[in-house]
Amino acid sequence: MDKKLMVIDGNSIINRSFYGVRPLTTREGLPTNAVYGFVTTLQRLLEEEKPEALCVTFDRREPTFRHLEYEGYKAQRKGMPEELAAQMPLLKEVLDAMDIPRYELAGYEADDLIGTISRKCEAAGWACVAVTGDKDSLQLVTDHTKVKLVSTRMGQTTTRDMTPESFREAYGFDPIHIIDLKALMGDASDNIPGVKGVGEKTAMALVQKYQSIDALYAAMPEVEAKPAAIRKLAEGEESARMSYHLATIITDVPLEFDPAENLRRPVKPELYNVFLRLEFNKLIEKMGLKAEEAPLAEKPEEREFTTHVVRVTDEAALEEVLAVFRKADYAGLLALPDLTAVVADCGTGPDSSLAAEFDFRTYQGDWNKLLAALFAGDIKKVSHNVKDLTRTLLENGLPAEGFIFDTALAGYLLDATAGHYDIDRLFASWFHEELMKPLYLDPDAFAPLADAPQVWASFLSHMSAVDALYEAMLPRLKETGMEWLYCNVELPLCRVLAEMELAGFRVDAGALRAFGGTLSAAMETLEQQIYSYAGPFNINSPRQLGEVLFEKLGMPAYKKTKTGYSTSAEVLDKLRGQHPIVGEVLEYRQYAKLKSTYVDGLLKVIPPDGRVRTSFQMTVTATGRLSSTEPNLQNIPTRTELGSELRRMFTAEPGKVLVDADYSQIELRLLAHISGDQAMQSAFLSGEDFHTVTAAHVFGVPVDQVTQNMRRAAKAVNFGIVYGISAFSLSQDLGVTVAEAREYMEAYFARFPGVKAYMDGVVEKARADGYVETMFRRRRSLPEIRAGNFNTRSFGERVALNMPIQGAAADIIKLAMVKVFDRLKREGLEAKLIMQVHDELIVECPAGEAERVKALLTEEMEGVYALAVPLTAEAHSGENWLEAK
DNA sequence: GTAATCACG
DNA sequence: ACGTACGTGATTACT
Repeated sequence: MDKKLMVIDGNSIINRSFYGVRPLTTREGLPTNAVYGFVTTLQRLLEEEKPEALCVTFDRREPTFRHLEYEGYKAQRKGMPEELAAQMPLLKEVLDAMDIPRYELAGYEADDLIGTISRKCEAAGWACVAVTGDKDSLQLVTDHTKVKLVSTRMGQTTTRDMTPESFREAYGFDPIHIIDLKALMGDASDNIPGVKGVGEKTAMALVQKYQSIDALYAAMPEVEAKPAAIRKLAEGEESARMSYHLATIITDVPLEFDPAENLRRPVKPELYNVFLRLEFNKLIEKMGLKAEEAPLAEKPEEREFTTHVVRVTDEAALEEVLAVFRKADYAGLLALPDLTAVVADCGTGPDSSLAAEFDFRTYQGDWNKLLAALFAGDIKKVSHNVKDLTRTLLENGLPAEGFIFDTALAGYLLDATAGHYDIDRLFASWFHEELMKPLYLDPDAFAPLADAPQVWASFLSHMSAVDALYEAMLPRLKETGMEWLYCNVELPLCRVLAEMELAGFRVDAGALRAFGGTLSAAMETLEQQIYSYAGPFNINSPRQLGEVLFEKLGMPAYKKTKTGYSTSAEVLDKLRGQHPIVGEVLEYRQYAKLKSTYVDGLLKVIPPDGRVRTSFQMTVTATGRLSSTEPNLQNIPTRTELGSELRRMFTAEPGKVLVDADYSQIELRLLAHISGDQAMQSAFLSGEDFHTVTAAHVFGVPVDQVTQNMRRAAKAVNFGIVYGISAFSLSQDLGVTVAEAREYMEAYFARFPGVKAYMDGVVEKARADGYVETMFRRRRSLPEIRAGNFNTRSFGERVALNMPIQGAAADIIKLAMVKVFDRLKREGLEAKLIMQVHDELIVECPAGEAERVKALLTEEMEGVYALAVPLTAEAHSGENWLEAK
């Protein structure tokens, strides 16, 4: 077997990656998706081909000989988008760090270099694999050179190997004659004219018959083709010959090339730093890259800085370090989740600091007293994940005061779409340096025999990382205008949420079990009924269900998914009339969902005290909302009667009641406020039902003549506006034609011109800034809005329209939560905030407090921020969630 | 681990 | 012409 060299068309592959990979940027907004796609593609190719040698070619920007000879050449091609152009130097840097040779030559295109390289390989007795997305290169295919054609469809990259055999099979002639094909049919993308009037079909037939244009023209005029085609061929001979020349890849470029000099080499250590800068953390892990071990002496600005580390083992030592921490501007602090070990540090001078280690196992004094002192308000603490720490402290009856900063929370505000906010990832992303592994989080790390210095070292290093992040993040919060939100909303909310989680929500396990029994019985009956039509199968498997419905029973499949038929409720609903099985499956599905997710799911998490405790996630959503997990209490059914029965099982303690207060149409009110649209604002001020007033405006009738259908349409448009509307989706939602949907939208915009202006303005601003923000300046970065891909860009535009509204609603209710929490405490009420569901708050209180709490909730929620329209909240009380709503 | 489905705002 | 609502989490099936 010959040795093999793989040559990659750099421009072609990075182009495909750019359009095929979702937009990725570093935390600072540097686009990286194309480079990322290139590297992953490269890895796959190497895996597939295992070549002995490897190189990459690039186009140079200077005009090539083809431009000089023919000025129309590639005139159609637009310059590359800025986001892609910015990634070219990054890719070259990556290739250099991977020690992969790259070739570019002024005046020649990547194709020509590949052609030349393939021929030189052949001459040296090597096999060659050319990787490109450009079909022109197929002319290079020989017994020793194969072309790997890369294509990207729906984000999936597929490759197709073209050898002389597979080429002949696909085209019916030899690879070299692809030039003749191009000469006849031309190529719009390269602006090769070809023969006017001859298209793909005619050209294919001619080349299959005559192989070359020489042979074709030699046979003229007795050519087997329609008379019109023969005339066009005769007229176009000159153009065909020129096109042939343009389409021919040069295989003798003046390039020194020896395949043996392109043997694969190990990556250079720099690759780690390059990837770190590009935030390719997954790749670093996958490729097992490690930080360079630079000699200490060479480290720049190595300042004398001394950290005095003490292990605090008795009360005297504790008092000493506490005194230092109390005087400091702030103390960095990290605690284990079970509070059995803590580290804290603070500056003690310009070049010195004190770091203290506290270990439950070796501390001689009262451990709880130590914790109480550390978490008292007189030590200003900077930590990571304050809400969780607060919950743990309160769980143990300890104070949780004096938290002035949370690096996880700040990391989230500064980049809400990053997804992960672990200390090590934040540190890598902010400082491009790797941190020690968090050995201290290993459950056995602090077992008596495992008190390894390395464990403490990692603990301390993460603590100083928190300090460094704090120093870097605080100024960024100020610059971005998010300091207010951070200090008045997010940080205080940690305490509120910790107490809510701790309080929990009482769930009636007995009633839940009984409900589950009813569901099981109903499911069994339905199951038998369903099997009677189709025989037994797993109804829960969309695949098996699809087979039964669409194959066995022959129903029409309206919609497909990536893997087969869609059996979603939306599809099944359309099939209802066709067969009784459809309705039964839908009913079964409803029961199965209620049983597995809610009945069984909740029973699993009810502790002996009967109170379910959710976790609120503060750093998950891109818009600023909270989310709820383990269990998710923000998606307890309400829309169907059967489902809402579950809410009956969420109860107050005996003698207490639930007070439920929710904002009425907060998102639309925010739209009216933010857009400043006068008509929309007066619609809210009129006191009439908002959707009805909207309908009256849009359809031009008095309010009392609005029909149910008109109201329904208006409501759908209102919702659509908030989500970033399109006529298509609106038509789907309403079941009308796209044209009708468009008319509704036009009428809407004509009546609410301020809304239209706002929508245009927010998209334009987002494009200019690369991010969107709420009126409270919560920010979401939005690289998608500058994407070249239509779908991606459209998504960005919809997000630009939605986030400032959904996000502002989130800001408002969060602020209300802080105010409600403080006021309940201040007024000495026993009432406790226990739940938030985006526009709804639930308080549990003694029955006697109910009226006061209702008034308090309404007042705080409505008065939290003055909008141009009233912000209204309604409160109800009851023994359980269903009654209180 | 991903895809499909469906629960919520 | 492109293919569509925005934001979440849990369960199940299946690779």
